[in-house]
Amino acid sequence: MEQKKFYITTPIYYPSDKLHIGHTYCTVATDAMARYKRLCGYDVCFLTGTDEHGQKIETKAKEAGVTPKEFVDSIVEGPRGVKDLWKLMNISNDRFIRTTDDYHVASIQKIFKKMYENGDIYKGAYKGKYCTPCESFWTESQLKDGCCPDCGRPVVDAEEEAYFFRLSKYADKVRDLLENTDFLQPRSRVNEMVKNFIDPGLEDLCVSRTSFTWGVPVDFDPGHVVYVWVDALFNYTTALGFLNDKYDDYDHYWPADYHFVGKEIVRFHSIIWPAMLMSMGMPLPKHVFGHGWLLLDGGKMSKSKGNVVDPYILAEKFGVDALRFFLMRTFPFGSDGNFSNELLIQTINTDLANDLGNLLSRTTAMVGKYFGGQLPEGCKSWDAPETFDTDLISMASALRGAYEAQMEACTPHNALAEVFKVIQRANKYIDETAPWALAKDMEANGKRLAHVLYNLLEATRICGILLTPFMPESMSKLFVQIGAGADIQTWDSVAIWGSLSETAAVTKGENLFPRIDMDKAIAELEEAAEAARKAALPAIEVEPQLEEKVDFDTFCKSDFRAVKVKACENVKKSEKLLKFTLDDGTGTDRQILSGIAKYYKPAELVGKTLVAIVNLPPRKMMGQESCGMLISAVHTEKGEEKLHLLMVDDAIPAGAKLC
RNA sequence: CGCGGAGUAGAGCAGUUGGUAGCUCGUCGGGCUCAUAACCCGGAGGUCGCAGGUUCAAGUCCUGUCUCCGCAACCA
Repeated sequence: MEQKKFYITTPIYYPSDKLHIGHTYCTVATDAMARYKRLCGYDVCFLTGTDEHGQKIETKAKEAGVTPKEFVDSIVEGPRGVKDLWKLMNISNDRFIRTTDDYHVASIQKIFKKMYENGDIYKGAYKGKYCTPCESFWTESQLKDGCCPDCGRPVVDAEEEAYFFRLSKYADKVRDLLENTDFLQPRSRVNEMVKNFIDPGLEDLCVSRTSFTWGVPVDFDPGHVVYVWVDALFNYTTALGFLNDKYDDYDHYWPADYHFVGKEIVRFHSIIWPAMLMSMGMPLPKHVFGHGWLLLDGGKMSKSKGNVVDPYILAEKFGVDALRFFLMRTFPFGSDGNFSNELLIQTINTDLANDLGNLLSRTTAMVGKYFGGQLPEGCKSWDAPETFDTDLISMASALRGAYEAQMEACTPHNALAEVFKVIQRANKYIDETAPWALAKDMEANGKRLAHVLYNLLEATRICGILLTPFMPESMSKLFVQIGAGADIQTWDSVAIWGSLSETAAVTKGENLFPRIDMDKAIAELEEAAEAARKAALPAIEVEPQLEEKVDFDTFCKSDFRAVKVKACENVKKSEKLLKFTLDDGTGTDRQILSGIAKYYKPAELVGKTLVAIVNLPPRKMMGQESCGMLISAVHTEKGEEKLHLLMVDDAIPAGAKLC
């Protein structure tokens, strides 16, 4: 019998910046689904990648002084880049596509040409508002107060030659697809799409640009590059080898079973994507699932708010599996969820440490303590089961069905809830059976005790298998501890109570999920966030130059002099001030206080030749008089102000005037 | 203006096709000691934003209304 196939994708992410917890959420969800399907025995292809073209990347690269390719290379392949992140998160993708890959570019050109040749792409005029200095087009709605949103200058009506896709032609078919099939999930997104975009009437889509060059060139019309969504969406097929020789799986895996996407790009996947596939005469993907967003403090995560959550920090601190689990367990997959570190830690402590980790810990400890790590033969069966025995066994036996129903409905959070019901039931079972009481008379109760512990191991095994898609690393450690080999970690074995060998070798290992000290962890995270914020600040900042002019006479009134440091000391009770005794050439010592104690030690300044303005009115600081001001160069480094005293050639005599 | 989402115990959230309102944390009390000061049981605490309507029965459907959030063309 031929193996059933399952093709699932994440969006291809836009590498204009480092990825954050939101991207991680989507990819982890896809990974969990892919692993689940593999567990079920499907022939799975799991694709992720990066969407590397477009104006924004072109601009960013320019700012960074590198080529666009170099720019995306560093974010995709570089340290702590996209690929590193998925490696860290234990993502099991079979392929990784970059839209700058040669085979993809060549395929896109063929696809574009094909749609052009069948008449669904035609040449027309793109009308819009044009900002001449910025050389960019804007739509009416993008304008800010009727002016260019970038530079604020007025725009003019203009049009440029462009290619259009006959999206309008497919409006009815797409509407039918959305309204009368389960193509788009969850169902609530259908209304949104239809009411917002199809009801008002679908306009043809502009699918080429001439305002930038970082894209797939239209090969039959130089100067035009393919619109990014045409380029991006077809990745799902080019990565299988559609119109290229790189791969040969298009016929095998296409159409996709699921595209998992964030809700903001549902429109592209549920309207434009099917329309283009229809145009190409290709089969449509079976489902698009638009998941929700992770919100922070009820609002969107964004760089401008400075509140993006770094998955690296969380994974390194709490463990990859704990983070993966938290994301999938806590938030209903289709809707938005409020992310917080407190919630993360609480979930880890409650579910993973207290319930699952502790269950494993107490079970394996008892098998070790009472039976030396191996239960006796015959422990599987028991003649007179109590209600709680059958209760636990029937719950665990029925778990696969409940879990499968939830996974198939794309509600992984509920699937996990089902598993944890059994884990909680198992913990309760320990109370009900009180193994420690049985252990007091091994002769009388040893057999019963062995049976109880066997039941616990079995329940743990079943839960462990079903948790594998979410926490692969941790569960393989769990299997080692309960002595479950590969043959009884299978999907089939989940449904068969009693698969575990009666005499399996049980070992109490390290705690799988250590409890986390909430207060301590939160404090550390805040510290790390602070450090990250600082690191993100510009390396060097200097004050902008003054616009206002100063006339020459006013300037000349400032009396700058070279001065020599005769003595220098800290001012008592002051963190900032240093007291200078200076030779200003007059023969009388001059005293100046300067707020630079953070940057210099008094001793290193003695003998230096500095610059001071000497005709400022004297001023008292910390009870001491300061006659003038020493001149420093000031700049900001990583958000921190830095001062450097102006030191000049020691050959300059004290009192020399600067002009 | 338009469209979408949300308003449920002190906090954070679940509630699929309408049928006795649940979970986590916190709180109060009890049990247990195998275990990661974890586990188990019980109590207190909710007029499910507000007002109407349909129904034997509504958090769940319909109408109106208030408040908050998001989207409006490349931020998962």
